[in-house]
Order: sequence, then structure tokens, then C-alpha cells
Amino acid sequence: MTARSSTAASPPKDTVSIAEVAARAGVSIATVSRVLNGVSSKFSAATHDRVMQAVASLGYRPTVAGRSLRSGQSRLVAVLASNLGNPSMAAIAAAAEVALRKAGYVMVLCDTHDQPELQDEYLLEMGSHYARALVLLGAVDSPQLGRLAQRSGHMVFVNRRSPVPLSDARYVGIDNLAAVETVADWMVEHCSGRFGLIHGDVRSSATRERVDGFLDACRKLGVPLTRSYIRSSVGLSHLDIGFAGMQALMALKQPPSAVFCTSDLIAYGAHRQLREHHPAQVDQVALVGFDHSPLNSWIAPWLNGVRVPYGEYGDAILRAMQSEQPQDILLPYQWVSATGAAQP
Amino acid sequence: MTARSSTAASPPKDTVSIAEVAARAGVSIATVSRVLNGVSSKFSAATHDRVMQAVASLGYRPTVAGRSLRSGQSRLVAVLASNLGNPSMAAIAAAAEVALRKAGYVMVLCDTHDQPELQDEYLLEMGSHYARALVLLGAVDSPQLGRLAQRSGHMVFVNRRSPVPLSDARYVGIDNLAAVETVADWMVEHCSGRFGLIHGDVRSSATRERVDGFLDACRKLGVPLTRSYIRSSVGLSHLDIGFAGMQALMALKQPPSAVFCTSDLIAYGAHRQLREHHPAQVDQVALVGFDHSPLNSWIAPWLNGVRVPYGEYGDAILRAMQSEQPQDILLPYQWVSATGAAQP
DNA sequence: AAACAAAGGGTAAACGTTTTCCTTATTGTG
DNA sequence: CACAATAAGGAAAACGTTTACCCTTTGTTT
Repeated sequence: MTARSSTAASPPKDTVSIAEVAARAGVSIATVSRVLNGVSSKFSAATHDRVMQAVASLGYRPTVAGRSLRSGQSRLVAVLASNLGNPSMAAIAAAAEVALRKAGYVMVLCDTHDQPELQDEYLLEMGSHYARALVLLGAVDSPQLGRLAQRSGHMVFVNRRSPVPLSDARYVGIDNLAAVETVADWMVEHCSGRFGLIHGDVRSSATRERVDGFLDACRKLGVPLTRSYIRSSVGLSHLDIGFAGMQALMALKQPPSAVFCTSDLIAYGAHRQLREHHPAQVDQVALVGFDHSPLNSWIAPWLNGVRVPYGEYGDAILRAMQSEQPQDILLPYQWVSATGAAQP
Repeated sequence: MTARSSTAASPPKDTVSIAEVAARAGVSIATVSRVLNGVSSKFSAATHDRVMQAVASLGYRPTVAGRSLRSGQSRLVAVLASNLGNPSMAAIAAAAEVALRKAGYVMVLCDTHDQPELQDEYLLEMGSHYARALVLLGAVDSPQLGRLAQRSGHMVFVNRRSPVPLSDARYVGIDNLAAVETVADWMVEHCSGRFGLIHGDVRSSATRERVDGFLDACRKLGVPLTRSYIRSSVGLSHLDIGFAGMQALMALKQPPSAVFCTSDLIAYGAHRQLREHHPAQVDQVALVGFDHSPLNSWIAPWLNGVRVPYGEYGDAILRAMQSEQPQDILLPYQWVSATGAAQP
């Protein structure tokens, strides 16, 4: 190293370590660590100031690798989403990010694409990062899911319950059963004629709850649905499921006057089917969705539905992962009527 | 520890380390490491098999902390999005995740909420994770931005160029200037009457390019826009900007026949304004957006616009971050005409 | 036959922290 | 005044890897 004075460009100091801070402050590295971690009664006020000044002037920040290697912990919280392209998942992820950051965590967001192998890969990877918690937005069944349950960090299942029974699983979602009863009540009160149902993949516990709950409620209200009024498709996107489902429903001798779709995306697809192939009926068939993203009032005013409180998911996820006891958190939902011209 | 035999539940082996693998395989930890890292010509085929078998039977996976502490690297790539609630950002993030995963990286997605302090916080945090690269989706100016430029990993700016001049900045985006020329051409060809423009925050380089380029193109085509036909608002969401902007435009003595909005969200807002307050004109005013998320054909068929190829961002970001030389990547755009009833 | 290269693999240092022991000086208590 | 308790802080171990360096064995070249 050439002897350079202070005027010239300083040597390429890539990373400043705790040792340099200690040297600058004239203390040991142990003391620096203690000051930074607030282990009080182990340093004087004067020392505290000297250390903090050295930290500031050197721009020191602890290296995560060293810290978590030693402590076996990290500030990482892994969020595994089954499909980031779904706006509702993105909304929940965004809310989680805010809550986690405020609590001092760092969110790592992964997209499992609903594939068990990818979910396993991420579970293992995040485990080896000492992730503080694993948040699963739409978990699928996968070999590692059961194995990792007994780890240090907690697991939080969001919207979809764990596909495999776990002793320490936390759950955050909304009360699907109560929500779909509201849906059925509204439909009975506002719509005459047959009701239809278009739903997504029943491997999702949320979809199962909504489908079963809705059918139950309709039965109790005296308006049971027959098989031909219940539509779904496997392997399609929700948009396409809605499009195809509505096509089938409109082909019936008595098309439904109201259709419950288990997600907003399905309702979007159903609406497109009406718009393109049954323009006369587009205002006659009431559509009910589930999610009600903020965008709806802007571009889908014709859509009724259950509003899922995405903003509240963040805090709920945080509470679920931090609580000592496993617990379920059911968030309140809200009924939203269409603001557009569909329902006079 | 009580002496338990093999039949009972094994002791709570929380984490298996390389030492246990070495012991099981009857080799040193160095050899295990070499086998796992493929340092060939340092082990025999037989050893390789013994090690791999021990790894498999113990379910061993290297701890990230130890590895990155030693090597000063990690597989983490930080993606800092300025607003995850924006569907186009979420789409780019999703595409980046796919490309990064295929290349063996792990994406860490953060939301800076367009706040310099948060961006700095994440920049520092990710630096201390030895992040391999920093991808900024809509960077804002912040103190750390310049300081971190000379780090080991590369920085990739997406859609918004670096607010501060950097020697080693990579850029991924689309050719805004060419795109808005297409917009102007289309408007001149298909619409008679005045043109309007509603745009977002001009602190974003993308917005500046679109605004300046569009105004230039209109001037060259002989249809210059006067001040009152150019609308924006600070501090509002894009949806609200569109809503307010269109309100102002429709209050003019000669309302525009076509309005270019610098983002789809702005166009959504503009459309709502028309729908709610000028229902007679809703099919008379051509709206042109920018982004064209896949959702548009489903729920906003009335919207013309420039399609941004979100799916291609992933590979582009990967190429930009991996290339030795700083480079700009301009992705191809595509004009999309409305499929709905707005434009006969 | 001697010298040498290469294959195969072990030992130990190093990465940057946190934390457990220590040690010393100061204070409070009988 | 003796002695314990406390404050302040240093030395070094430990976390789990990777890798530089060394050693042995074997095969090949002069």
C-alpha cells in the first residue's frame, strides 16, 4: 500500500468492520458491540458517545452475515406468495412489508408459482438464512412443509390454511363462512331468479370454505343451486375460469340473474363474457366478487362483493408471527355494493 | 443428555452442519465443501458419492451466513420498488423474480414508498447482506445512492434513470421517446379536435421523457398543445391525478377529443371522471394509457395505449446486472388499440 | 533410478460478529 | 476498615463456511 496523505483519494475501503470502529474509538470490539446492541450498564456515557461518533464518522454498519452466524438469527422474514401476479397477493405483500419494516424486520418476497418444488426450495433457502418467520400466502402441499414446522421461527398461513396438519401453525384470513352468508343474503334480497356460482381451485382452503359456505347458505335460504349452476375449470387462470364459467351459465335454458364468483378476477372474466357475447344482459346479471381491490371502484364499478381488508393483513401477520401461542386471526370483512349502473 | 437408543425420537437436531456431514462420510470438512462447490480434481469419484450420500441422508444444506461471511458474497439480489401497490411495478417484480431464480439468485423485494430515507435504509441493509446486485424500480434521489455506486455489486435502474450521475449505472426501460411518437401519430390519425395530456410526477425520468417527447411530437405534427390542455397534480395518486385532470380538461370551452395519460392508472382515473360526470362523452373521448397490463383487455377494453413488455423485464434486468460493462437496455414496446366500444 | 508432476485430501486460518468469562476500579455496607 | 457488590471494559471463544497451504501417494518423465 502506497503512503498517501489525506488530500488524495482514500484507499478503496470497501467495508468497514467493527475492529476499525473500536480502534478509532479507542475501545475493544466487545465494547463497540455492546454499545450498538444497547447492553446497558456495560459502558459509560462517555464511551457511548465516543463509539457512536466513531460509528458515524466511519459510516459503520454491522455485517449481517457475521451477526447472524453468531446469533443464529436474522431480521429476515420470508413471505412466500403463490402468485405475485394476483393483485390481491401483491396487496397483502405490500401491507406485510409495511408492518414488518416498522417492527424492524426485512421482508423477503418469493413467488412459488403454486409449485410444490419451488415452495420447498424457498423454504429450505430461507431456513438457511435463519429467517425469523415464514409467511405463506397460499401454501401448497409440499414435502418440506411438515419437516420445517418445528424450526425456530414460526409459520404463518395466510388465506389458505396449511394443507398438512401442523402443531404450531398460525393463520390469518377472513371469516369466509360469515362473508358468503352475507353474499347469499344480499342476493336473495336483491335478485330474483336463479343464482350461479363460479369458483376457483378447490385445493385452496379459502375457495372450499367459500363454495361450501355459499351453497349451504343458499340451501338454508330456500334457493339451492343445482349442479349445472356451479362452474369451475382446472388449469385455467381465474380470469379464464370466469370467462368460461359465465359462458356455460348463459347457455343454460334459464340463465342466472346473479352470479357469485369466489374472486374478483373470476368476476372480471365473467363480465368480459357478458360484455362481448351477451351485451344485452350485461346490466341484467348481478356479479358478486370477492376481494374488492381498491381498483374496483375505478374500473369495475359494476361489481358487488366482499371487501377483504388488505391493509389490515400487515399487522395481523405480524401479530400472528410474534405471538408465543399459535393462533388464528380472522379479519373483519365488509360488503360493498356496486357503484355503477349494473344495479338500479 | 439422556442415553436414548435409536428407536425413540431422535434428539432435537435443529441444524446439521458441515462437520456432521464430514463425520458421516469419513472425510474432512474441507473435502465436503469441495465436493459441494464442485472444486473438481480435489476428490475422487468414490469420495464424491460418499459425501453426497451423507448430505442426502442428513438433509444437509449449507448455512448462508457462514458461506457469505467467508466469501463476502451472497445469492441475494435486492429489488427496491418505489411503490408495490402499482400493478406495473408488481408485474416487473414478478418477472424479475422468475429470471433471477432461474439464474440461481434469490430476490429480496422491498418497498421504498418513494421515500429517500427508506431507500437509503434498504440500500444499507442490503449492502450489509452482501447483495449481489441492487435493482431500483423507480429510484429517488437519496444520499446513499451515490456513495454505494462503487460497491462490489452492480446497480440496475429500471424505468427511472439514476437521479444522480453514476459511472457504473445500468438502465432497463423502454424507448419512451419512440413510444410517445407512436401515440401522437395514432392520435393525429384517428382523432380530430384538441388533444389533452395528463401526466404524473415529473421527478421521474420516465414521465419527463414521455411528457417532453409527446409535446415535441405533437408540435412537429402541427398540433401543439397549449398550457391549459396539460394537466397534473402533485401529491395525489395516479388514479386521483387522472380524475382531477380530466375534470379540468372537460371544463374547458373546447374539451379534448383525445387524452394521453402517462400511465394506465391515470387513464383509469380519467375514465372514471368521464363515466361519473360526463356519461354522454364517455365514448367520445379517446383515452390513451401507458403500460397496458394484461388486466386491461378484461376490465378496461376502452383503453388504447402502449404496451410495456413486463415479461421481458426479467431477463433484461438479469443481463444488465451480469454484464461487465454498464449498459442500457431498451425494450421493444407495442401499440395496442382499444378492443371495446370506445373507438368504432 | 532419481526427479518430478499430479491427484487426493487433511489442517488451520480467516470472515465479522456476539457473548462468556475475566479483571480492575469504584462504590456502598457492616 | 474490611469486604462485598457493582460498574466498566478487555481477551478470547464460538458460530459455519471457504480456501490457502501443506502432506502423502501414485504415475510419468528424464
